[in-house]
Amino acid sequence: MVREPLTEEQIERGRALGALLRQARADRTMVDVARASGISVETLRKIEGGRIPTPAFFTVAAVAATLDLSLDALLARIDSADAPAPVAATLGPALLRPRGIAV
Amino acid sequence: MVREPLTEEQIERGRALGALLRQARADRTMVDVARASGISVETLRKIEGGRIPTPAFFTVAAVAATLDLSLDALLARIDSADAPAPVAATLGPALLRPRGIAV
DNA sequence: AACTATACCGGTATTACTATACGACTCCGG
DNA sequence: CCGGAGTCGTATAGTAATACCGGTATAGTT
Repeated sequence: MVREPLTEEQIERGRALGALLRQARADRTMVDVARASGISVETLRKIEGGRIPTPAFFTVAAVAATLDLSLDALLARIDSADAPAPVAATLGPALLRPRGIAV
Repeated sequence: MVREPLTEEQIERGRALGALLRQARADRTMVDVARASGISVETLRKIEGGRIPTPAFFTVAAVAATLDLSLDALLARIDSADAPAPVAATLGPALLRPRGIAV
């Protein structure tokens, strides 16, 4: 097999991501959010419904930006089970992960 | 056409993302980072080289976590061409807390 | 009631792309 | 010489993103 099918864990992770985006959309329409994010309504609907377990990075980023969400906060919520804070890196301070994560 | 080919902009965006990840890896080996991120070396190399313009969300997230990077900061740097960081955003929080634990 | 418009859901179909493995090649430090 | 790291090309199963069709439900209109 060249590429392994997604594990149940990854699928569940996708469902969690979709649920968070759905919740953040609140009472805005799918059409509105999809247009503002530059993606099709079909794609947004599939992501929210968890039918796309591992969407593209910039797709998620666009939706998150439209909904005013932090990607770091989204991730923290998704794997809130095990998320040990790693040691800081040696790059610029701007690229370091924020310590206090809040949505 | 069912799905439009990627635009030159999207490709350039992918190159920018890869360059940032490459820079953040510094002197760590690809093998090390790839293993720590749970992806193959081939994939990491392609992402760093910008040959995967729109990688999966969780793939980028895993690498960023390994390198101790903030996804929000990554995005901000990628779109820094036409979206410079707002003054208010960089001024307020920066005064309140040290951005990272510099090593 | 019947018609219209909007929004959400489900399935199907199709192209573009990701993630991976394999092999060969270069470079560099022991 | 040899082993590890990185590069490059080829190949392929699996997935993402999109469009289209129909169906349901709700709300406004005539």
